Amino acid sequence: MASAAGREQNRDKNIKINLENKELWQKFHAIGTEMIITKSGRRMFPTFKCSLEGLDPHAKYILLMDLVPLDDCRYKYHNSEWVVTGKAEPHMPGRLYIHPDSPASGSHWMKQPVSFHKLKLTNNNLDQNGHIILNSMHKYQPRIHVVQANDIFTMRWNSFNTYAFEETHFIAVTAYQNEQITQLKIDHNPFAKGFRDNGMGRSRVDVLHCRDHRLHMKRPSISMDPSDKTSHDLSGTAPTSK
Amino acid sequence: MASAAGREQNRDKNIKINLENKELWQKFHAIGTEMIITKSGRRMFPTFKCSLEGLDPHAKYILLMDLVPLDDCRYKYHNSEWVVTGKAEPHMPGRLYIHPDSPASGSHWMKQPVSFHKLKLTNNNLDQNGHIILNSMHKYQPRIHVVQANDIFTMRWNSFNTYAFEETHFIAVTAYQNEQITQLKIDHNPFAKGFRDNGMGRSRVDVLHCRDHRLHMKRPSISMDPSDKTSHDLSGTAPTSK
DNA sequence: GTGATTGGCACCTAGGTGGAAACG
DNA sequence: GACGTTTCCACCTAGGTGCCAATC
Repeated sequence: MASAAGREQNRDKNIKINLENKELWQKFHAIGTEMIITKSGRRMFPTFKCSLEGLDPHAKYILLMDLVPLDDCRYKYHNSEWVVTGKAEPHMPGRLYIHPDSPASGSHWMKQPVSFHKLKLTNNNLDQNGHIILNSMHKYQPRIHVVQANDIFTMRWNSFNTYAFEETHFIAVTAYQNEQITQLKIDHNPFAKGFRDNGMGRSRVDVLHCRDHRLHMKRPSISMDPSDKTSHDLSGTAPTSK
Repeated sequence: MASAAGREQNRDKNIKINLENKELWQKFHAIGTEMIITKSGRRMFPTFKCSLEGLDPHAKYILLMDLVPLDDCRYKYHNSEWVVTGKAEPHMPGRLYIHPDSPASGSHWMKQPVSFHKLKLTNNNLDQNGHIILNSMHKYQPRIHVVQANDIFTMRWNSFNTYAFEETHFIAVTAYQNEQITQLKIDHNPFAKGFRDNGMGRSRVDVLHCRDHRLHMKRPSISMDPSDKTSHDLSGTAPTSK
């Protein structure tokens, strides 16, 4: 059941919302979730996924997500711990991410879990791509809004049904601070598979140790050209580690 | 302007439609366009792209595409020519491909060309993926429908505005018959770049001539294992062509 | 035997990862 | 200096190509 933040008044008492990948979120939450933000925009991991019940199957709904500051502090990772370093930077006007299926019928939203994997976070205050703008080293709480409306223009603010799951809050960073968070991301995000230690000692780190620092490993093309130096580059000795 | 098929009565005389990539379509049309159909579904190339004018910017429209049999014949490619071999197979009930932006406002559809690149063709009569089912070796004419409606359920058949561009018709095939069509696809479809002759004599065909027929060219991984046989496989002599 | 179809594959496009070094 | 940010890159996922051999 939804561990929804209590301060939101839910207009439609019939709607039930459930965080799908709660276990994964809780693994991160127990350590202190961090989300990378970049100029060009970065996805969240874990992805926010939820299932819905109690919508009117024939009515139309728009689903949105936003990120609200969790407190008024700026943080810093010091001695393996997050500590407050001062007052928060001014929060940019909070953008709304509209789920791309919107608008859709209640039956559409209920027939399978809804994923917000395409949502992207940025630290670029001038972003033109519609990504959600955050301040680095600040805490944020994701919220989902379920709004019965035929289109964006007829949405009424007083018809928002807003939910938040406490275990999804995070600190925005430009580089991971806590190594345990990095490792959880590598272990569970399929796009980071290249950084997994595969157990046979052939980890990416081993490869990097064998690289000259200026060696650019292009995929070797099939070459009959004797001047092709691809294989020579691979035989280089390991550089002295700095 | 639209060389629309004459037999469709257009309810809304204000709507103007233009085939965007007409030159490319005409290159194929001059030779005899073929489209591959597969069990899992294959995209069309060229992609059907059009620009629209004369819609009500504030009204909602649904855009659809379907493929209708061009005649009642089954064809065969014989002596570098398409010839009729008999009567057509029964046509499956024609599925409609709904453009994924639907429903959207007139201004949305008009602000940039509309692409149907995600439409897929299949020869699987039992297809469950919503792809358009065609018979191989039959001729088809793509048609686009512009329908003012708020959603799929309130669409009225008498409000369809249907257009067809003669140069987009094609023969469905399971393997290309005309070599010139294959070459045009390779030259213009970015996903087929691997088959282009890059001008330096290093074409994919050269590589294939150097392959033993059972050689599976994995991307060489960085291997310190002396038993790795990747490079040996490449030194095989050219097989006698069958 | 002939002709059409299928499945596997190398080779692409397109784009999401964290690492490392450079930058501020 | 210390620390936060940026950029580039190898390495992935995901999936669209025509070719080829096998199959029907």
